[in-house]
Formats: sequence, C-alpha cells, structure tokens
Amino acid sequence: MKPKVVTRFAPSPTGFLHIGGARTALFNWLYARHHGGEMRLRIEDTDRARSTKEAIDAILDGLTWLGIEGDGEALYQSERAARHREVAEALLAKGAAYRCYTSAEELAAMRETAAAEGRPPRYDGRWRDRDPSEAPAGVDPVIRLKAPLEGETVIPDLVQGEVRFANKDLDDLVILRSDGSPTYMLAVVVDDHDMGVTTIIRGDDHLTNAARQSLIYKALDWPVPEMAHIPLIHGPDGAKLSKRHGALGVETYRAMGYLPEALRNYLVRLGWSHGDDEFFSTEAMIELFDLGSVGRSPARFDFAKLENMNGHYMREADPAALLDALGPVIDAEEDAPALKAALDAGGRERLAIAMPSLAERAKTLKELLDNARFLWAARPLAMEEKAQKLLDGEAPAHLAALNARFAALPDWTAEAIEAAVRAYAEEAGLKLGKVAQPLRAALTGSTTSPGIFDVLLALGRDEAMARIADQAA
RNA sequence: GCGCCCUUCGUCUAUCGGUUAGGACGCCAGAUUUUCAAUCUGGAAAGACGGGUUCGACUCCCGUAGGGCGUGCCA
Repeated sequence: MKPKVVTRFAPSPTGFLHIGGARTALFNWLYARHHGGEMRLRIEDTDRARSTKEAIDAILDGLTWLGIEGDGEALYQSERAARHREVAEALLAKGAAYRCYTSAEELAAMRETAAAEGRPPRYDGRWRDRDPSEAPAGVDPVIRLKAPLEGETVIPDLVQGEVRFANKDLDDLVILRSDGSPTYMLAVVVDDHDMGVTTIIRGDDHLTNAARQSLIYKALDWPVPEMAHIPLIHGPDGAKLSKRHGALGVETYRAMGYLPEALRNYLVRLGWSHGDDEFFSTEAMIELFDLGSVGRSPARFDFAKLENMNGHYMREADPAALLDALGPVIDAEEDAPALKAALDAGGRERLAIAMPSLAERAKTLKELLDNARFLWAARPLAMEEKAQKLLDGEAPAHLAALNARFAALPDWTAEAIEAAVRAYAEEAGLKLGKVAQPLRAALTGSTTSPGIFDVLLALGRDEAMARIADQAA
C-alpha cells in the first residue's frame, strides 16, 4: 500500500502571494485532497533580510480567501537552522561533503575565466580532495556537496516526464554557508524529508534545482519524493509574469472584485484540463484533478476569460454573500469614506434589494458597485447626455402620469409596480420601452441600469417618486 | 555561452497515427428584450518552419527558428 500523499506549498515571504504561487498552492491542495492526503505549509523565510511579517500574513490571508487550507501548523524554515546544520555535518562526516575555503573573489575570477573561455560557470572543485590541513587560517569555510562527476541524474517528473541532467553539468553546490546557515538547496531537502512530503509540486523554474536536490537526497540515502514541475504563468504579452504584467497579489484580485471561486476555477484551467469542461465545483476539481492532465507549456494570463468566469459565479452567488464580498472592493475605491457614509445612510438597504438584479449584469464586484451608484446618488440627478434626450417631448407628461399612479398604489411591491407601469403603457397605447426608458433616465440619470421595476423597488417609493417628479412636467 | 523545458484559432485548451482538427473566452452577425447584461442561433479564426519514419502524421524522430527557466555562500 502506498503511503499517504503529503504535498506542500512553500512560499518565500519576500513578496505577496501572486497568481503563480496561488496556482501552485491550488494544485498541491487539489492533488492532496484528491488522494485523501494532506497539504502542509512551509514558510521559507531563511532570507531574513527579505522576509517580512506583512508578506507572511498576506500569503496566509490570500490562501484563506481562496479557500485553500493547509493541514497542520505551518512550518517556519528559519526555525530549523540547527537541524539543517546537523544534516550538513552528517554529510561531512560520511565524506559526502567537504569544506571549501574559496573566497568570493576567487569564485568571481573562476566565473570570469569560464565565461571568457566559453565554458559554463561552475565551481571547479578545488577543495574537493584537498587535505583539511591546508585550510587557510581565519577563513570560515562553506560546506559543499561532493556531487558525482559522471553519470546522469534522472528526474521522473509527473508532468515533464523523464528529465535527464548530465552530472558533469552539476557542480558541487554549497549546502552550508560560511556563517553556518543552510542554503535553500539543503533546507528544502531536509524539510521536505522531515515533513514526510511524498510529492513535490512546484513551478518548473525549479526543474534544474530538482536535479541538485536529488543529489542531496541520494547522498543522504533518503528516498527522493515524487516531483511534478508545472509550467509557469506568463503575462498577457507572453513575457514572464512580473509586477507590471499581472503578477498582482491575490488581495488585489479581491479588491478588483473577483470571487475566490472564480479565480480558483480560472487558475485550475490554466495548465490543467479535463476534456472540454470549463467549470468545476470544488468537489469536481478534487475528484477530477490529476497531474497527468497538466500541460507542459506555459500559459498566458487572460483577464477577459477570468472576467467571464467571474460573471458566471456572480450570477450563481448568494446575493447576501455578494454584499459581504463587496467590503474590500469598497475600501479600494477612491471615494471610500463618502461611499461608506452613503451606504450607512440607507444605501445599503437599497443595494440589498437591487443586488440580484445587479449581480446578473456585472462581471466583477467593482463593476457591480459602479452600476449601483445611482441608488444613493443625490437629487437632482446628474443626467447623462443620452439620458437627457430620453426626457424630451412627451416624456415629462408620461412621468407625471406615472407618478400619480405610483402614489395611488396600495403596496410598493415588485408586482404592483410592474402592473401599474404596464397598465399605463397599454392604456396610453405605448410600447413598454417608450415608458421604461424615460423612467430609467429619471431614476438613474443613465440609459442603462438593472430592470426598471427592480430600480423602482430598490429606490423605494419616496425616492423614486421624488426623482420622477424632478423630471416630470 | 552552457543545460533543461516549451511551440494547435488572438487567449486557455481537446486530440494520445486515420477527426469536416472539437470546446471555452474574446470578436462579428442575427434572434430575444424595458436599457444593459444574460440567453439562443450562426460566422470568421489554429497544428512555427524544414526534413525524415509510416499506407497514413498535429500526434513519433532529427534539425531550425522563436519563447521560457536555470546557471549565487537568493529563495
């Protein structure tokens, strides 16, 4: 029987959780869930200078928002330095590693000559077999792995297939720095092993590292975990995803009004497919996800498709949940304070009533919010040019007549409102549009809005009639 | 420079030697409609290039071009 699957997501907290990291986390999570296993979290904060508390929180918050939960406590790599050092010493003791006293200047010179001679810049192994007694005084050595000189290292990758590296191309990497701290290469191997990780799923920018790490595993006589290197996500222009090209923190997507389920669905389809299917519930994703269906070519991030999916999920969402999700979007608005004041002054009630109708026609919560602003706009409404035109001719008279009918309605319900407007149109011998458009203009100052009856209802009788009166003859 | 990876409509992808190369987003046209959105119908749109292998290649092999990643006492 195969051991329980354990995957891990190991971000380095030097920035925020960007879209590529989010997808890596998602794949790890799906794979673990699919196999009834666990996904552990590890914060790779070895680089103290560049790791910040804010970044760690942003990553954790981002994962939570996306609905991706790690199992068990998150491991902080920085707390494991002693263990890393211990493993490096053990390697040294068994002769699989050695102390190297080469200075930074020597290393630089080495690379320079290599470049000049057109050779790959690699450490030349000058301390590999040197006697420790030759060590220069006062120099703190690093510990390097005594990597094999010949043969090849094969990574049986679950996504990439068998990837081969000639060992001669892999030099003796540093595993412990001169200050006694572990390098990433060592720390990753030790932590993955100690955490019981069975399957490593990460970006294919780590593919070369996989070979080096594989060498460390072998030197330690530890089993090499299964690996899957997934292709990176590129920006819309095909260039590497950078801060200028869509590599925004997930919290930015939240502020832009995307729903986590939509982002997740979009992300899972970037690189992974299941026939012609596009939409997957969380359960379906977990059930169907497998690494064999992950492609090997990089994908471009496409906001248009994300928006489409987001619209889909917004239409399906619970209106009350949408109202809650609006928070971060409102905070990101330039006029956030005024907006909140308007919402508190009755806007929220109107918004709640109009929500189903609003959600139907917006692709993001940001768009929804923009479309909702007429709800709490101050009278007299500013008229768009095209809206103003709808108020010409007979329109003011019709508005006045409608207001009279509205005033007489016993109840201000969707049914009553619709019946009244339709009856008026019919009696006046007008197509509904002839009545609805002027109404829309008077009520929203615009030519586009949610369904007119929904607008009437959301505004409430008093406000609606007041706005109509402003434009009536 | 060297190593590794990649290459089907504009984008995400299906295809796992034999298909009119399918779907989705976007785009265009039409239908519907109280506007917008949604929805429905239809349309334009792809195998980077050159060689092989094969009865037959998008699919396998080689090369070229293009792209990506790596090449640190960063992670």
